[in-house]
Amino acid sequence: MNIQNTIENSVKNAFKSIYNANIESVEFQATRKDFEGDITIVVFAFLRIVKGNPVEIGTKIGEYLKENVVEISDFNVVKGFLNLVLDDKTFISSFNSMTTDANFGILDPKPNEKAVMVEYSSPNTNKPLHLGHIRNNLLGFSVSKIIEASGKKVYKTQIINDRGIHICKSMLAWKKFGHGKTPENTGLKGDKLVGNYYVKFDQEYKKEIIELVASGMNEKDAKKEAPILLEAQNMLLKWESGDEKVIELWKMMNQWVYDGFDITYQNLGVDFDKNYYESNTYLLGKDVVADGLNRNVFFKKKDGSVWIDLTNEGLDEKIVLRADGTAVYMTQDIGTAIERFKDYDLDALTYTVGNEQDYHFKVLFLILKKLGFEWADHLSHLSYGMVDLPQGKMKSREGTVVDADDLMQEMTNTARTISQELGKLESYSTDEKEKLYKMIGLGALKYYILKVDPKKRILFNPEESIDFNGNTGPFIQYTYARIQSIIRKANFNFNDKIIDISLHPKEKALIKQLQNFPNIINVSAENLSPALIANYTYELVKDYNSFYQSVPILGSVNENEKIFRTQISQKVGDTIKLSFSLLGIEVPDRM
RNA sequence: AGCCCCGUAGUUCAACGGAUAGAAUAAGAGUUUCCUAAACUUUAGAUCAAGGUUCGAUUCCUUGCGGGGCUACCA
Repeated sequence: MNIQNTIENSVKNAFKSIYNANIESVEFQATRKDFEGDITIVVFAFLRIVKGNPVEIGTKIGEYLKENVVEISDFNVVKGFLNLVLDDKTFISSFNSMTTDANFGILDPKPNEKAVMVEYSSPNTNKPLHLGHIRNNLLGFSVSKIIEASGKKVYKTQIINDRGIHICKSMLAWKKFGHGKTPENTGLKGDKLVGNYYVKFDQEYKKEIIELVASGMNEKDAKKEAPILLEAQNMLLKWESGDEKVIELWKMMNQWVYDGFDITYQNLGVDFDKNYYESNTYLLGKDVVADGLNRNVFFKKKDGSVWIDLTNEGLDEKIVLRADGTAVYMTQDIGTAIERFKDYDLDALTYTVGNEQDYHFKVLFLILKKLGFEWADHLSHLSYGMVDLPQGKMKSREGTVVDADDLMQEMTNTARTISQELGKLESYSTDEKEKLYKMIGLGALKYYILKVDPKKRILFNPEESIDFNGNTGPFIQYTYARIQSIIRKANFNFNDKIIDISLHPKEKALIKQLQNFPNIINVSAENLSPALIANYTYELVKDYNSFYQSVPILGSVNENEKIFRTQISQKVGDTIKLSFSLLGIEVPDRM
């Protein structure tokens, strides 16, 4: 039983014996730094049950606890807050039990429980990944890790949007203007090459519209009648009818993109357990829609299109099948969800998709529920804010995007520059150095994005580079490296458990932080928020740096103190490494 | 028009309904005979507005203002 439970029971007993009252629960919080104490009980909450002056009640409870709970050495009451001071021994034994578990805070997945699936990334295969995708990937990957650490089996997945008119646009532009260019003969990354033709298509399309308008057509018609667009639509028809040449081109160009994505994913450090392809799943939902139509979940309009009426739920009518019988986005998402629950023994499925699709997912979940799938209640949308530039939204077609590969490269370059100025790595080989620059650069990028509450939109100004000082990834990596340096230099056995020692306030603060780690993992898993892990790690590191600065570790005169402080350092290092691994960030031994 | 998210120091981010709203950065002042100064210490600086609920509101409710998004037979 942990201390908090012990105290809670004692508080209940206290109320029984002093006021003859039953308390259901006790509200705890960490004592604020400005007050003396380690754990605080909020007395206000009891006023509903026991009338009286909160200070008086707090004092009485405090006296009772001091008397009856050995771990409590003192208390004080401020307003309605009862601050309890815990015995050093309590902290020391708590610390000692933490150190016996190298993965303290991380739970192993329970094999007999159902798994959780997390979808993220889900790119279109007609253009390269950009900063928006980076946020998506980092969030999805990190959330997968966090859920896993909270004790669940996790499958990472994506749906690849590999078909549709947008794909045909880049295919057509390549056919018309590509002159046989390939990633091999140009040295361009495949996704970049294909993306260029997507942009090219748009330029040509716009040119044609202007020409048509000049020749007297109104703009609305021109947008529909532009020859290059008609040609692309024709290509889509051919694709759907299985035209060999079109399919061949489609396969070739998609493969270029996949090869390009693989490199980006690898650099970013994310991966997937299973890919779903829209080209395989886009027809799946249609059967379900037909079935739902029979059961009157859906209704058919005169023109043959199929809809669902969600006006009773405060939403609108939503189309689920086109008049010509082809699938829409929603149709395919219905099918894919069902497929996933067939493929795996899932308890829950989370979609990592930007908040512009909040409405779509609300509707999707509602439809699945109306179709009678019990698991529909276990679907969630990890909705995150867009990454915007100072001039507004990123638009691939207009070339106003921050490219994922370029950004990662820039971050690495900045890390290299800073590191070379500091010049601490003489003994490293060029390879080791480059690996480290990448680790630091990506650490800065990932932390910068993940520390922000997913719901909030990020405004990214390319002019102002991402920081490497202050509340940043490198700051935390640096602390880790310093700790490793201490451990390398600790040429004595520091494995013995220290029991009898009086704690420095900074040591106590660190142990308190460390104790919190398992709880933080649970809370961030529940809230699907890596930001909580990031902020926790930052707090821990702040406390450690303060400790490092104000007390000697290896230089301690007292042998027990030296051992204990080294152990604390090691544990903090382990925790940094674990929590950063949940963010997908690596930590260096030196920097 | 309706619906959804967001409004906190100059800027970027924190704060289960709890105490004197924390950090970082930029600005000012310090700390290297000592374990990595990408660090530490320190000074100044903020809850969009008005009501309401509460012992207590940045947090919940209402209204207004400001920013973004969605309301496509695009995905």
